[in-house]
Amino acid sequence: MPGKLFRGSSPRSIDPKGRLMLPPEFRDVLVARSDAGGFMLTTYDGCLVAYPQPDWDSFEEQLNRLKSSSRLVRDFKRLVLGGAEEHVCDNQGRIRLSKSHLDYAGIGKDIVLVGQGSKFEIWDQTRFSEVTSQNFDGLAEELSESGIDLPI
Amino acid sequence: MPGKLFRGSSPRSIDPKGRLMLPPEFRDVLVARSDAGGFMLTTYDGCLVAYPQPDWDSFEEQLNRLKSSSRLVRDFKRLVLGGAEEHVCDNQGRIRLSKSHLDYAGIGKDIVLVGQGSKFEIWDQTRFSEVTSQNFDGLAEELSESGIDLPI
DNA sequence: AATATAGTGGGGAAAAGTGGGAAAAGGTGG
DNA sequence: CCACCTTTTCCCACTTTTCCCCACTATATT
Repeated sequence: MPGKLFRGSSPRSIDPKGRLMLPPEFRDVLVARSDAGGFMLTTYDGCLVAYPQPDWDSFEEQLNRLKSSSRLVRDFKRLVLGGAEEHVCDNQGRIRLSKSHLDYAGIGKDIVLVGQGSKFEIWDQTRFSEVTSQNFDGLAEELSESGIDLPI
Repeated sequence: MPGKLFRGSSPRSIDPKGRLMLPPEFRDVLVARSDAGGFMLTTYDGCLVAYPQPDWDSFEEQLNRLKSSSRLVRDFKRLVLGGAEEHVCDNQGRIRLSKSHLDYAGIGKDIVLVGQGSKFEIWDQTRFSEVTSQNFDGLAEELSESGIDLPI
């Protein structure tokens, strides 16, 4: 599916008028994947997750196909669908995060944009460094028991 | 099925006269789905659930088709049918929640309106953050066992 | 040095949001 | 059954925020 992918992270900050500029690399990927360059931003794992429009559409369709008979599924949809907002950059490549997004992601002023292949994420800087400073030995071990040996 | 969907959440509050303003995006979806913009609001999962008139009508029809032979079905109808109230926004896009709705949803002053595709929900802020701060890893795993791999 | 691209700042129109006055409706007590 | 009081509704006017665009500075590239 994918040609261009979101990769790498860029530290950013929110300007006095509340605007956040996306790195040009990400903007390029966005226009490559959906020609208008629009994307959806939703909430998960304490950060904001951005999907180019076409990817979001199929994701949403999957969500709507899920049977809503269990409370857990309904709550999951509340988080993901309820967190979804459409975004388009202005002429300078900036967006404005909503109050509830800032809130959910605990975003103060310093931000990291993190490429994740077909999507990217927006993190509060402090939260992100907590995530990345974890010890992953447990996982590596678990994987190696399933015969997966990562070249780390 | 339809084009415009309810998405995203907006934090709101009830004004001194007891009025709650719907976000413009939601109002747009309402008029798109039912041209008068009227909707039904009922009670479930500890929140208020809003259905555009046409969606409600077919929902209600399904409910009425249910055999009322079990107590559980009757109680369910008591909750859902008994909790249903019709609403129309005023010129500024505001509605007034009834005492029993405020009560059922445990609504104090701070509220979140949550888009859920073809419907939206009204939550007390505190209750809603409990919902969204859950850990959904169990669900993700369960889904992936049924062959559904969400792009989260 | 010149040109293109990245990044910053801000003005101003339009939309969103707030508050309140006054009419209508509904409820209560005599 | 009527008069009075309270609550609700409807609409107008004001304030605040958001959005869209333009202009400027800085950085990089050839």
